[in-house]
Order: sequence, then C-alpha cells, then structure tokens
Amino acid sequence: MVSADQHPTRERPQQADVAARAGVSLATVDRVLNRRKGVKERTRQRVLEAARELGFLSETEEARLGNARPLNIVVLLPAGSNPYLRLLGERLRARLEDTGAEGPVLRCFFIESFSAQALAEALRRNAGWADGIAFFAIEHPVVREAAAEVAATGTRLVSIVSDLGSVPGIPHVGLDNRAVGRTAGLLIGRLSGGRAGAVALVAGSRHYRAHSEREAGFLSIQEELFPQLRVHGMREGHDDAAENYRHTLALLEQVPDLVGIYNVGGSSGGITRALREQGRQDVIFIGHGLTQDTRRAVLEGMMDAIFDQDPDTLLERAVACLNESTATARPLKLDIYFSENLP
Amino acid sequence: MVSADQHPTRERPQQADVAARAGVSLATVDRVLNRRKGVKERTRQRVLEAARELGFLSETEEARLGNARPLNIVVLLPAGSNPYLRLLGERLRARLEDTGAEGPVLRCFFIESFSAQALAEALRRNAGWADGIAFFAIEHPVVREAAAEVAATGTRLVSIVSDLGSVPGIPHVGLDNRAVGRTAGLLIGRLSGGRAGAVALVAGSRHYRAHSEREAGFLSIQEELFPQLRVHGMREGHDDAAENYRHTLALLEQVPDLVGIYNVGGSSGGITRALREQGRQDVIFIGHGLTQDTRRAVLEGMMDAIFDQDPDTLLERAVACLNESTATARPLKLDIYFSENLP
DNA sequence: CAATAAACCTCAAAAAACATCATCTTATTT
DNA sequence: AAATAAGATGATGTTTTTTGAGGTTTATTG
Repeated sequence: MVSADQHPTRERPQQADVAARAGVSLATVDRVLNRRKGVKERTRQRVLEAARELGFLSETEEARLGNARPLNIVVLLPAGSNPYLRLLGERLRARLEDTGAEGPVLRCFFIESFSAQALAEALRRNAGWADGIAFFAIEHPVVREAAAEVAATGTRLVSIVSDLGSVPGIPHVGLDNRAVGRTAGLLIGRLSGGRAGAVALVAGSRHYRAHSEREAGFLSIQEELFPQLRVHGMREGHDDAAENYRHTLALLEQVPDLVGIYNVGGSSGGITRALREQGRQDVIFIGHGLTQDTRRAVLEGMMDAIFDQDPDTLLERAVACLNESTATARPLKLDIYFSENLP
Repeated sequence: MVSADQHPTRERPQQADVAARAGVSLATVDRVLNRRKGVKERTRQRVLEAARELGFLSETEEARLGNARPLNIVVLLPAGSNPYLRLLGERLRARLEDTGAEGPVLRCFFIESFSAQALAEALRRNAGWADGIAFFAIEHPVVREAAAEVAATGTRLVSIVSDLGSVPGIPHVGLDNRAVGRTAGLLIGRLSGGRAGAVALVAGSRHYRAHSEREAGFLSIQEELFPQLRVHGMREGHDDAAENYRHTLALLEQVPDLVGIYNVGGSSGGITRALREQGRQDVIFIGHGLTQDTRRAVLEGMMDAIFDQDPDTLLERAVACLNESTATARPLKLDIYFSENLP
C-alpha cells in the first residue's frame, strides 16, 4: 500500500479546478486559456496565477499566455471611394480577427483625402496613445513636422504605399514607384506595337509621392524608349471614380490618337466605364489595385494589366516595421496581373 | 518487495509506472510513446517528463520524442545545371542557417533528372527516416506507387513545382501552371503586335506535369486568341543549356518567321545565347526562373519577361504543408518580371 | 512455451473548445 | 442623475478533441 510512488499520483487538475481557485466561471477560464477577447487584464492574471499554482500549464504554455499585451497599432488611410483602400481596410479587419488576441490590435481610421492638415492632426491625435502608426504619407511640411513630433513621443511610425521622402527614422513599406512607373511605361509601349500616338497619365494627386514617382518613371521610359508616343499631360482625378470618368471622356474626345492610359492612382472604375461606353477597347489601359472592379475590367478586356501590391503583405510588413527596429525597407514586390493570371 | 520503492532498483520501469506517475492511463502513454495523434501537448509533456524521471527512455528515444520540434525534412531536387534549381538549393541552405536550431532541418538531395526510377528510389530511401519529403514530382506510376508507400509509413509528402496529379494526401505547392501557360501565350501574342508567324515551345520534359500543363495552357490560348500565330511543335531540352542552345539554333534556321519562344522549363541561358549570337533580339522570349542569367538576358533585351515562383515562398509553404495537416493548397503567385521591375 | 510487456485498435466518456445569449459593471453622454 | 453604450462575466448548449477502458495481436523474455 505504501505510496507506490514517491509522488502520490496526482489527479490532473482540470479547467474547473482552475476556475474554482480563481473564483471565476469556466467560461472565463476558457477565454483566458484560449486567448479569446473580453477578459479584463486583472481577471486574466488571477486565472493565470491559479493555473500556475495548480500546475495546470506547461512551461511553454505559461510563457505563451503570460506575457505581453499586444501592440496598439493605428492605420491611417485616406477616406474616399478608392476600392483598393477599402479592400485594404477589409483585409485589416480580417487580419485582426484572424490573429485574435495573438497579434497586435490594429485600428483603422479614414482621414480626409489629400489633406495634409487632416493627416497631421490625425497623427498628433494618436501620438503616445498608440504604439505605432502606419499612414499614407502626404508630402507636405505640415505632415513632416507632425511626424517628427510624434516620433519624438516614442510612437513609432511607418509610411505605407506613399512615403514622406527622406525622413530618417520613418521607414517605408511600399513599391519602388519609379520602377513601377517605368514598368507601366514599358508595357504600354510594348503592347502598343509601335503605333504612334498619345498616352495619357491620370493620377490621384501629385501630393502623394508614390504618384509623382510613378509619373516620373513613366515619363522617363517613354522618352527613352518610345519616341513615337507622346505623353499627354497628367490629370489629377483624386482617386475618384466620377472624376476619373469625366477626365477620360474629355480625353477621348480631345485626343483622337490616344493609344494608352496609365492610371497612377486608384479608382480605375471611372476610366473603364468611360472606355466601355465609348467602345474604346483599343486603348491600352493599365491601373493599380487588384479589386473587384479592376478584375472585371481586365476580364472583359477593357483593362490590359493591373499593378498591385498585395494588401496582406503590405500590412504584415508594416506591422513588422513597427514591431522591430530592424526595419528592413526592401520595397514590396510589384504584382502584375493580366486576364490570365488573376488569382 | 520493499526494495521496489526504497531503492530505485534497476528493474526496468514499465509503461504502467509512467502512466501512474503522469497521472494518465496506459492508453495515453502508449499514444505518446508511439507518436499517435490525439494527445494534447500539455499531456504529452507530462508523460514525457514522467518517463524521463523514471529513466524509461534512452537518450535517443527521448530526443526522438521529446521536443521533436526540429523536423527532419528532405528536399529532393532534380540534378543538373538548371540555374533555378541551384538557386533553390542555395535558398534552402540560407534558410537552414537562418532559422538555426529553431526551424526544421532541411536536407537537400539531387536526384538524376527526369528519371522516375531514381526519384522513386530516393523517396523510398528517405521513408521513415525523414519526417517529411518535398519533391519535384515526375508523373509516372513508379513514382506514384513509391509515394503512396512512403505516405503509409507516416512520412509526410508534398510535391513542389510539379505535382503528381490527383493523389489525395499529397498536397502540392506550386503555380497554377495552366494559367501560367496561358499568361505566357497572352503576353507573346500581345507583344507580337499582330505579326503573323510561328511561336515555339521549349520544355524540359513532358514527364513533369508542370511542363505539360504550361504547354496545354499556352496552346489553348494561342488557338483561342491568336490565330495569326502557329505553334511550332514542342522540343524537349531537358533543362539543359547546351541542348537548349542547339535546339534554338536549329529553330532559328528552320523557322524563318519565328516570332516568339516560350521556354516552359529551365535553363533559358542556352536559348538567349543562341538568340544573342544570331542577333535575333526581335524574337520575343519568355522563360522561367529569376536567376542571374535570366536577369542579364532581360536587361540586355534578349528576353522579354521572366516568370518566377519565389523560392523562399515556395520553401516556406512546403515546410508549412509538412508541418500542419491543414495544408492549404492555394497555388503560389506568379511573379512576372520585365526589364524595369527586376528586384 | 508461458508469461508479460508493448503495440495497436475501437468505442464511449470526459474534457476542452467554441458559440451565443443574458446579466451585470463600468464608463460616457446627456 | 438617468440614459446609454461598451465591456466583462456567467450560464448554457453544441461540437470537437482528448482520454480512459477495454480487447486483440505481436513481440520479448525468462
């Protein structure tokens, strides 16, 4: 009968024991153990301690559950109808749900588009409170100033898609936009098969560095490789479908020998609508952002290629930048989609 | 009897003792010791600890069962001069060093190319020993048989780049090759700007499903959209630069109106060499695998586009498949590189 | 060979995971 | 202060996973 073992066989504790010990219900223990949301930090600790005392958790589990409040990250996106941005917002929400309590808490705010003032204010508003802010930069002294201030409070910053220019300490996650512009130019040039004529640029706003860099790249390669094409001056469509629609109609009327359009910004839907209505499938059209509307446009032949930066990768990299200081600023990969390789 | 517990006698402890000490049943001990599934990690640790304390396990057994985290993964690649495969091997090594003791141990073996026999043997050789095998599949009954056998031993399998066809239980990590072929066809058709003439296919071997699927996709879109182009029968270059070089020279001589070439397989270097030597920059050429030689070829204008599947992503996804059973088989993204968006 | 430990299987019970709703707190607004 | 909203917690039901209790077969050992 002697203690057959040194250790009197210990009954394994169960969640119910932990619950009793912590003075909470089973549901709460479950929430803590499975990292579900909706538990006050204080209660969480009580449960964890009870579990510890009962030896309910293994080392690794304890370490996994014990620590770390997830980071507080704010993402500032331009408001407006730009479908890519809406998609980005959605992916953000999806990511938040996905990682659950694991990952950082991502909050997304939509800022008045193209307004440096509004962006600067939003930056300041979130300083200190958030651990990190990811934002679409507008190149403007007001924004730069605000960014510097915020960085000083310890809140980390990362610009996404469009950057601030040379501001040290603010890494950037986005494409190599000059190369992107050149690639667009190359493709339009090659797809036009030597035809002479005009190519048009449409942009959201030159205040976005991303846009002006793409424009610069596009212009440089046109000049370099395709002298038979002349570039018709850029129009700012403010990433608005209706505005882009009007621009395109005007363009089609004014420029009889239009060969191609490159939409540097978002909301390509307005452009395809104009092209479709005018039956101008012959016009080569390249735009940005893989969304429902651009997919359809490519499939029906109104659009020739979509340039995209994968939203999930973008977010992941942005979060990584905010987490670690070893922020590698290698540009994102440009995804190019034609009608046949849509995902 | 006394001796039994006073002095830890050298009597062999039994599973029952381990079970008692861990506070679980014999069935659970059995599950842990024989690596059966359906044991909670926490319980597993308990059992292992109890076993350790009782000296039930030998060093090797303990190592095998214990934190068996660093999985043993074998990657089987075709031997040969194919630069993409060499790059893949390099990335693999890099990954191994990178993850250090954390990640799985990746071992890479080069198998005689295009030999179903050799591949089958290699699979069998690594069965049981390795936890998982990632392999370039060759579609052949011998291979399928070997794969099924290996899967039965508990060693998990994943095909990379080229798959085995519909074999349940063997997930695949690779491109949607039909779509890839169609995209290549689309690009060549569009870049040729309506010229009439011939387009040629070069492949490694039809025994690779990836190659034949790309071929099928290419043929289907040519027929569908570009009647002015005729497809010149496929040649198998066995992913060998020298062979591809000879093929291309012959091609250039025999087919005066050659408009484009699509190299379904690897080792595009031979083709660009032939094109360069013959001064045939006018021939549109698309090939696979972003490597030193294809980069150069694109930059000097001998090649028009490179289709690539990112080696790092490929490896990561393959390892993920071998780790978890929740292997999502979503195809990889096709990366398309032109002269302007090379990374 | 007999005795025994281990391997391997199935099935039912127990525990845990997961989802939902009601209730109660707490903070915020009016 | 009352009203409201948002957050926490508990109660409870459903589903899935884990575990235990058997039995049968296969190796091992004395």
